[in-house]
Formats: sequence, C-alpha cells, structure tokens
Amino acid sequence: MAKTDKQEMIIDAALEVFRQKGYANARMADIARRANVSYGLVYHYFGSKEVLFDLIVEKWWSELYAMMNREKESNGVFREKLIHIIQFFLDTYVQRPNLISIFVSEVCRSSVYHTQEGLSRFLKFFSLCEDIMLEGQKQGILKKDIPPRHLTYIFYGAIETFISVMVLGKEPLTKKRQERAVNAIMGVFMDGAKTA
Amino acid sequence: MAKTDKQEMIIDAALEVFRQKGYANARMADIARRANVSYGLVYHYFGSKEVLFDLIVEKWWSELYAMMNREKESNGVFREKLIHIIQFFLDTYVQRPNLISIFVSEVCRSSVYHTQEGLSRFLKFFSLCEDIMLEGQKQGILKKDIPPRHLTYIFYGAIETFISVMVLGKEPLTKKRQERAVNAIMGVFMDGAKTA
Amino acid sequence: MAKTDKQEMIIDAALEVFRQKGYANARMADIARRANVSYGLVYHYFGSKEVLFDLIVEKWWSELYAMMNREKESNGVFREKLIHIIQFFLDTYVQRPNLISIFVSEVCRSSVYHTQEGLSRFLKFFSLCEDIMLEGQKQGILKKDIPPRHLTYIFYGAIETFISVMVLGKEPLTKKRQERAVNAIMGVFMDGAKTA
Amino acid sequence: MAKTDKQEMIIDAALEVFRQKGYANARMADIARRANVSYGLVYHYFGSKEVLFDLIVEKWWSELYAMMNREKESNGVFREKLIHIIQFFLDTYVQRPNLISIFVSEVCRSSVYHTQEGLSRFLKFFSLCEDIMLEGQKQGILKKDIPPRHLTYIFYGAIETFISVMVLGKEPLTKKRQERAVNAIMGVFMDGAKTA
DNA sequence: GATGAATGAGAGTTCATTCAT
DNA sequence: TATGAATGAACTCTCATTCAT
Repeated sequence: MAKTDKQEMIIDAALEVFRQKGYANARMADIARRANVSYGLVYHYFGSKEVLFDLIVEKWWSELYAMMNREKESNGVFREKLIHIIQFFLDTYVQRPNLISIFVSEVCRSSVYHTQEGLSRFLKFFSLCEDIMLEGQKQGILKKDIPPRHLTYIFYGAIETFISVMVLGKEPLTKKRQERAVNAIMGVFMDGAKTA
Repeated sequence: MAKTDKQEMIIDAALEVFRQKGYANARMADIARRANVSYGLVYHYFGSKEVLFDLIVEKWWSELYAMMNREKESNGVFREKLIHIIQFFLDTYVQRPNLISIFVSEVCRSSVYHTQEGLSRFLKFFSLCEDIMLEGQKQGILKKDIPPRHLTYIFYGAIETFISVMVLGKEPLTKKRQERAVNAIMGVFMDGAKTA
Repeated sequence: MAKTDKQEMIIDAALEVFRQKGYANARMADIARRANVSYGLVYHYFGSKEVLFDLIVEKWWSELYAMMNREKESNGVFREKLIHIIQFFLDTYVQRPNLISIFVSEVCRSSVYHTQEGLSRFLKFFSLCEDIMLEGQKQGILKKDIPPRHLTYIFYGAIETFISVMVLGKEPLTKKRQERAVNAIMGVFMDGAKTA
Repeated sequence: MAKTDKQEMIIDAALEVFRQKGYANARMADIARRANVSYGLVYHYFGSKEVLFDLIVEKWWSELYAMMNREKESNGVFREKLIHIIQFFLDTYVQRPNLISIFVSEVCRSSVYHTQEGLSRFLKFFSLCEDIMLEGQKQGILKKDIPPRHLTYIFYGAIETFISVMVLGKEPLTKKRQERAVNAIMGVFMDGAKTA
C-alpha cells in the first residue's frame, strides 16, 4: 500500500541517517531527502524527531525482550540459550546493521542522559538475563559464588564489545567469524581463559 | 598562578557539563558559567568546543595508554596485571566520575562518527591489551586456542559494562563492591562461570 | 440536507475554534476535527481560512446593520431605540457567545491591520448609530452641543466594555444582570452620573 | 551607552512592528531588521518574542497603574481626576501612538486568550477606577444608584472607543480635537446626553 | 588576560493549501 | 461529495564563534 510504503521508507531512511550521523547531528531534512518525501510528510506521520527515534528504539527493545523471554521460558539446554542470545545480536548485525549500530552507539550511551527511560530499559534486559543465569546456577551448571547480575554484566559486555568493534570497523561478518565469536565468548565465559 | 587556575576551572566545568548533557547538548555558555568566566575566555584558552573536548579525551587516552604500557612492560605477575587494569577503571570511576562517564557515553559513541580518530584510539588500546594477553598465552597461563584479540574484547567488555551500569545508575562504589567486581571479572575470565 | 448539515457543522466548529484560539492560532485541522469532517472538506466548501473567517464576520455585520436599520427606520420612541441596540448586543452574548467573543476580540482587532475592510465596516455602523443620535437631537431629546459622532462613541463604548468584561470573565448573563446593565448604560448616557 | 542604545532601538522597532502587523504576524526578523541589528541580538537581550512583547505590555500597565494611583491618592477635585485619566490616554496617543495602538488592538483583545494574566491586569485597572468612582459617590458628586463598577465601564468604554477610532483611522489629534473629546466624554458622563 | 555584545547559519517544527483518489 | 496524504514556505529559536574594548 502507498501509505505503508512511505512510512516504511521514512523509517528506513531514519535508520540510515541516525546511524551515519547520530541522533544529534541527524537532520530531519536528511531523512526526508533520503526517503524521497517532503519533510512535511515526516511530521505528518511521526510527530517529531524524537518520536521517530523513539519508535525505532522501542521496536528494538521489544524485539530484544521478546527474544529474551523466549529463551527464558524455553525448555532448551542452558548452554544453547546463551548461544541463542549471542546469535541474536550477531544476526541483527548482519541483517540490520543500521539498527544495531544505533543501539550500540546511540541507545547505550545516550541512556546516560535519558536516565529514567534508558536506565529502566537496560535494567529490564539485565533482569531477564539474570533470570537465565540464575536458572543455570539452579541447574548446577554455573558457579553459585558469583552473583547472577555480575554474570550478566560479563556475558553481555563481551557481546557488546564484539558488536561495537565490528560497528566501528564496519567489518563484514562471515559465517566463519560468527562461529569464532560465539566460540570465544562461550569458551571464556563458561570455561575461563586459563589453561586447564 | 591565576592563569592556570582559570584554565583548570574551565576544564573542570567542561568535564561536568559534557557529562551532564553530552557533547552535542553542551553549550559553551554553560561551561563558561559554571567556570565563572566569560565565554570569551574559554575561546581565548581553547580554540573551540571541539578542541576543548578533544583535550579532555586526549588526556584520558594518554593516561590509559600510560597505564597499559606500565603493565605491559612490568615484570609483575600476569594475573596482577589484569587486576591492575580493572582497578584503573574502577579507581577512575571513584576519583573522576565525570571523566569516566564521558568516556563511556561520549567517546565510545562519537567514535562511530569521527571514525578515523576514534577507531584508531580504540585499536591502540586493544592492541596494548592484546600484547598482555599474548604474554599470558606465552607464559602458558592462557589458552592458546582463543585469539588474544578476542580475549581482549571479553575482558574489556566486562569492565566496560560494570562501569556503564554504575554510571547509568549513579551508584557509589565502596571498597567492598570494588573488590567483588574484581573477583567476579577475574573469576569468570580466568576460570569460567561453569562449575568445576 | 446532508450538505447543509456539514456546512453548518463546519461553521459552528469554526466559531468555537476562532473564539478559543483567535484567528491567528486557529488551525484548519482543529476546525475540521471539531466538525468531524476531513479538512479537505473545509476547503471544498470554503476556499480558505480567511474566507471562512470573513463569512462569519460578514454575517455578523449584516445582522448588525439590519438591526440598526430597523431601529433607524422604525417609528418607535427614541429611548427605546437605544435600549434595543443595547439589548441586541446582550442577547447575542447570551445566544451566540462565540460570535460576540470573536467580534470583540478578533474583528475589532484585526481591523487595525485589514484597515480598508475593517475600518469601513466600523464606520458604517457608527454612521447608522450617528443617524439615530441625530434624530434624537432633532427631536429635542439630546443636547445639540455634542456631535452625534461623539455621542455614538460614548454610547457604543459603554456597550462594548460591558460585553468585553463578560467575555473576558466568561460571566453568565442573567435577566437580572441584563436589566441592570441596560439601566446603567441608559441612566448614565441619558442623565449623567452626576447627582441632580 | 552602546548597550542601552541597542536595547532601546530593539524595543522601538518592536513597538513599530507589533503595531503594524500585530503580535501573531510580527516576525522577529522584521524587528531585528528595523532595529538594524542581527536577530541573534534580539534573543541575546530578550529571550523570546513573547518576553519582548510582555516587556512592552508590562511597562504600559505599570505606567497606567502609577497614573491611576496618583489620581486616587491625590487631593484634587474629583472632576479633575477624571479629566486627568482621559488626558493620560490622549497624551499617550499623541506621544507614543504605537504603544497605545498595541494596547488597544493587542492587549485588550488578546486578553481573551491569556485569560489568567490579561484578565487580572484589567481587573486591577478597573478596581482602581472603581475606587475613584466610589470616592465621587461618597463626596455626593456621583449618583449612588449605579454601581461604581458600572460607572467605570461606561467611563473607560468611552475613552477606549475614542482612542480606537483614532487608531483605526490613524487620525492626528490636535489640541482642539483633544479638548472636544474631553468635553464630550465629561459632558455626557457627568450630565448625560439628554437636554435639561 | 578578560569581557560579553554581536553575528548569522542552521535546525526543528507548523500549518495552510493542493490534489489524486 | 469526501478524504487525508503530501507539499514546502515561513517562522522561531539556538549557539558556536568573532571581535572591539
């Protein structure tokens, strides 16, 4: 449909521009131009720059939560759950690089200022991750002397850094590299970097 | 001296304002007001907003490099080197929270756009960290089947997430918590989260 | 008929919105929304915001002129004529508060800028009023040493202020208050405020 | 001084532009251009269009109140007080036509929307006028069967209409005409329009 | 060194109006 | 008749930067 098409084109354009320039330096005119619409239309559909940005961010968070909830509720093997989480981020990097780039460079960081909203978003994600870690502890798979919250930080931190470096370097992610990243993170997180 | 005093006051004010509002939303007038000087003076000493910001960032990077080089060159025990790196970040959080907050929320982020500069800064840091990891492998302490670069990502990612969460939550960092954070990171990184 | 219905709904909505926000701040979208029609339709029936506004204003002026002509031509007692004029304004305030509010706050005002149109409208009204005052002088009821034009200003000024205050204060107008207003204006205008 | 000069030039320009186009249609760029300054400077001194406008309006109100208080407190003859009030308006028309034009066309009318502020401004003025009328009644000069508030409306309404017509017609006000206006208003207000 | 008046490009946003359906 | 997507000129306001004193 014509309507939906344009709306989608605007969102795609926004993803591209926000990634390239960052929220602060992105101009609505850029977004409109890239979407091939007048900027009046951007305001017609989305009320403001902030709303447009939040829309994108909200969608990301809800997808992330959905994935996390799926894993949390699933009956799968604990180890697989962690792998799925890593792969969710890596897959998003491959399929929607703009989105993950915005997440890494705009959402994580700017959260510092939008404290209220941003912080709670993160806490919710960490909380879900924590639940999974706790489950691993209960199953006797993970050590109990490290708080699940701390396990979450280390696990997520590893993923974020891998993603950030790729984003920064605009590196392509082959199947091979993807596999190695998963192995590295899982290897160290589960068994440690120390020789046996 | 009077000069130096004012210069320092301006830098302190800049640290505060950049942290509170982020680079994009920080106004030179805010910085001048907080430093109790006219904003003409800010331009007198530092040529522009960007120069002022870069000055702060440069200082941070060179301190970080200095520390990394110290550890790299030192004859200390490998394990201690990692602990020192973690503690460097935690200490900075305690002593200069504004600086670390800017690093976490502004430097990493803006790197995405100032690619050339930002990326190479990070790569240099990672490279130093990599050297240390390589040394660990050579000493037979670290597994050789995981690339030192990946070990670096995981190790640094853990630190960054701990710091980020504290920054986001404006959490105070007691001796006790500091110790637990070090233990968590070192525990998982070296021995893994899995039960023996 | 359906047509007329919608047209009327649009005009009613316009009256309400113009009163609430004033001409400059009234948006066509507001009017359309309040009338429950698309704003395309507002343009279909009325060509533009200005035309719509003028239509309302024109209607008011022609009603006012009609009333004034009626009084002028009537064989009634002079005193009654003045009372009728006052009551015309008060009645309009009761029955169509939006209309009188727009008149008081928008028409008089915008006259200043649309000089040509606005001024002549007023002059025509004053002229009719003047004719009646002149008649009063000819009948020996009014003093002849005050120009009819001046009598008109004083008489109309009194009415306008009473109306304006009510509009500003959104005061309800009871029969009782209406009567007192008429008495006050007529009393002072005819006999003066001074004690005998 | 240089500072004051520019500030004053901006205010003068604002008076002119607000009068010509009305608040809503006045552009800050117009004001700046007329004042021969960049529009950045307008914002440097006055924070916004609204602030600039309010400043002008506030000044007018405080001058009006000052005059009214002077008359209220004075030991002068009652009749002279009323004449002074009329003359204050007429003098302002002669000396600062822009100011009185803005008052008549923007303040009185737009008060309808800025209810809170605008209404109370008017009520304060009416209240002072009422006090004077009450004094007239106590001295046995004015009839007691008409509420002082109503006397105020009629008296002020007469003045406002004279002023409005002059503003609308951009009429010059000679000494002669000024005198006749005072006589007309005083004559009718005190003794009525009716023949003895 | 120190001030802050002065500048003006640039960005977000609004909204009357048009027009294809 | 009726809709609302689409346009873009116009306007307010911001703020880094310059420069005379």
